[in-house]
Amino acid sequence: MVKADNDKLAHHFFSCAHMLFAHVAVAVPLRRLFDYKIPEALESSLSIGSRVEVPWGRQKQIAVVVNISDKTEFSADKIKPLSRIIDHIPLLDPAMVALKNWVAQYYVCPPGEVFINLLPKKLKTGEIAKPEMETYWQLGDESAFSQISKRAKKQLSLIEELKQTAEIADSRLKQQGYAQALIKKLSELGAITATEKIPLEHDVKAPVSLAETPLTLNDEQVIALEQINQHLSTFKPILLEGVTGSGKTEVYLQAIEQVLKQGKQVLVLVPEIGLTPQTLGRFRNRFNTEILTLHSELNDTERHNAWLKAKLGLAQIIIGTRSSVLVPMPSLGMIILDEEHDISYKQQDGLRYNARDIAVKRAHLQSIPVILGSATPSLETVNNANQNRYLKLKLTKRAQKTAPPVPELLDIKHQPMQAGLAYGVLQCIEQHLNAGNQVLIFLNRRGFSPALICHECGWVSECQRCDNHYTYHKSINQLQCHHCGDIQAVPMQCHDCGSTQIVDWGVGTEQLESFLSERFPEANTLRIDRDSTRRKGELERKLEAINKGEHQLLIGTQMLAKGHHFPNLTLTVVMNLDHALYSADFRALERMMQLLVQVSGRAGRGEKKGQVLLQTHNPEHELLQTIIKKGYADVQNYLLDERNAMKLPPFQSWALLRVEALQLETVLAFCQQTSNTFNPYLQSHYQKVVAIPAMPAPQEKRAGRYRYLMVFESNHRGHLNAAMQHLTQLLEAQKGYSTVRWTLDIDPQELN
DNA sequence: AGCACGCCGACT
DNA sequence: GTCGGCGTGCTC
Repeated sequence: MVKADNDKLAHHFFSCAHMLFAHVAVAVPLRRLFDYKIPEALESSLSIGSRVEVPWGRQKQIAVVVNISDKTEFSADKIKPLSRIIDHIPLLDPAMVALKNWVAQYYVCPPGEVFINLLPKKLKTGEIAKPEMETYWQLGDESAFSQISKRAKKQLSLIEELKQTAEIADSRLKQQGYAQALIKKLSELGAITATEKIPLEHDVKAPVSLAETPLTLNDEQVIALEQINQHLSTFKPILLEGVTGSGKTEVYLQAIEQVLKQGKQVLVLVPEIGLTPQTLGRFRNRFNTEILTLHSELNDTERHNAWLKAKLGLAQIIIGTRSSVLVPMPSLGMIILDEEHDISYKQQDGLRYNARDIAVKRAHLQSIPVILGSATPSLETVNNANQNRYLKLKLTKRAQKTAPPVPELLDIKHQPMQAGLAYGVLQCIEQHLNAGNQVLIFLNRRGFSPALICHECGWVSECQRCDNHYTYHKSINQLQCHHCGDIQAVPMQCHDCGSTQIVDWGVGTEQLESFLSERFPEANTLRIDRDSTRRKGELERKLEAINKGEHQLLIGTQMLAKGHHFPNLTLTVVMNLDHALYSADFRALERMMQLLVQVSGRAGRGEKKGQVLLQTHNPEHELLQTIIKKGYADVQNYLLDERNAMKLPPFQSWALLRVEALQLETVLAFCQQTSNTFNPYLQSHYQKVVAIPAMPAPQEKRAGRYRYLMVFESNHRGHLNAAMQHLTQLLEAQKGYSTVRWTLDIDPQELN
């Protein structure tokens, strides 16, 4: 007993005068760092933020050094020396290490998840941190030119070209039709010589120059830009609330110009769908600078190169989606996050981070401004602005002369309906089409019909793994479960009574398309949803076809709501608005209102006046009345009051524990045991944190697994975080539940 | 996450 | 007898 105590004492705080330890993050799902001895010979060449290779059991792992100290709490006889240093120049600068540490802490996730798994694949596997080089050819020795035959026209023309432009990339020469053999020949003669360089479009050291004259700003834009310019070297989150067409992008561009003039970099974050060629074009047309894009369509090599160029400061502007918020940039001067309310900023699997919140933290750590732009800001951000944590700047004037249309509520109670559309709506569609305009119809249900039902007994075809209706897809003549993707043949007979009278129930986009193309054959109806627009680049092609006027009638899910500009569109119809009014998700109303504002912005952006029709059974609903009579600002206040009264986010912080297993009993037992041990702990340590009893997920059974939710809420972020740190420790130690999967979601966006 | 160890059922 | 199923434990 005495010996054990002595051992414990000796090991607990092991420290040695000339011994340094690296505290590293390893790509394993363990919520802690691992300590390694730094061999004395490597001490001087190891820095925080570098990758190292470490022994790991009987194998090796790539790790990132998060900290270096002369202390370790691990027992001296078990500690191993690290094998080798991979980066002699740190991969992550101190600001990035600090940010990633914060992310791991805030989201209560394993450090390896943030420090290793969020790196581009090639860096994860230990590849050297150097972007791909490209061969550039220059003129070589003049004396060699005479050796080129006068008849070798191709060779001579290459030499001529090089005399004009000094150097040309190897790939470009090949594009211009110069053969590999020809280049090799000239190189062997010494007439041309090669250098290896990182390919860049622009000279990154050159002072900023504009490729076009900035637009003239209106008075609101001038005020906004002045305000932004006043906060160029301090931490200041700025909410730029601008209606569609009010010129947010121009404000961004002129703010960016100021930052670039200081010799700093700018990070622009856009929603998943927002990185269109048009958006990119506005940036490229404005600045003669290196602009990098980072998005999901890049392959491993492209992402590796882009990440490293950003890290090396070889691009002044980085435009990217969610994951770009954790890309290192050595001289970051401003972050712009466009469409800040967009839910695609929240990662919905794995590490469930919110890029908007990380962006604000990053700006804080680096003392730079962050601009959150939106026509329909999230209630979280509006609340922050109301509390004066964020500076609010408003753009209310549209560049266009035409005012945005006021949505009209169309009461469909007792109305005759065809394919989910009221008679009056069909008439209206006809008028707009006859006038030569485009019409857009929103329906958030893909497939032909949401269910097949037995006309005799009411039996509905349900997915066994999800307890959910199959959606009928007529085009492929199959049933598909929209929760697990399972596909089934269409039943010939009712499962229960044997009747052959199986009919479809409800309307999906596919059915709507089939109905409308029959009803309006001239309109060349186009459907845009996940089924019709699967392949990459297909959405862009379709959007182009729409603007070329190839289609007059458009049917779309949410996919079509965002940021697209259709000058000829004059009528927008929203079909099943009522779903949001009865949704179990408290954010459904906020999202629907944001959709309505965006949709209204869609119609009539050209010269023509627009019209927006909302089909509803509840035209008297207070919120619907508010949005049409007063606008989004009043809706914000209405919703904020409601959230405050009901103690919901943003007035309470939430953490959501999702628990799932193949057996319902296992899930229930796990939740029960968690409450039994954790709730008393909350009682004694964190009374400000409230545990809501476990509840089944809205989709209780999904893909064969039973799912339960446990919500923890608090008006004190710090306490909630500390409690969740404890909860994960407790869950990791909870024995006997190897079949249970659990995930912790901080600030959940969806309760499912 | 991997990987090894270990303890039970059906096979050449 | 042993091949292999996956439950459990461990990684500085």
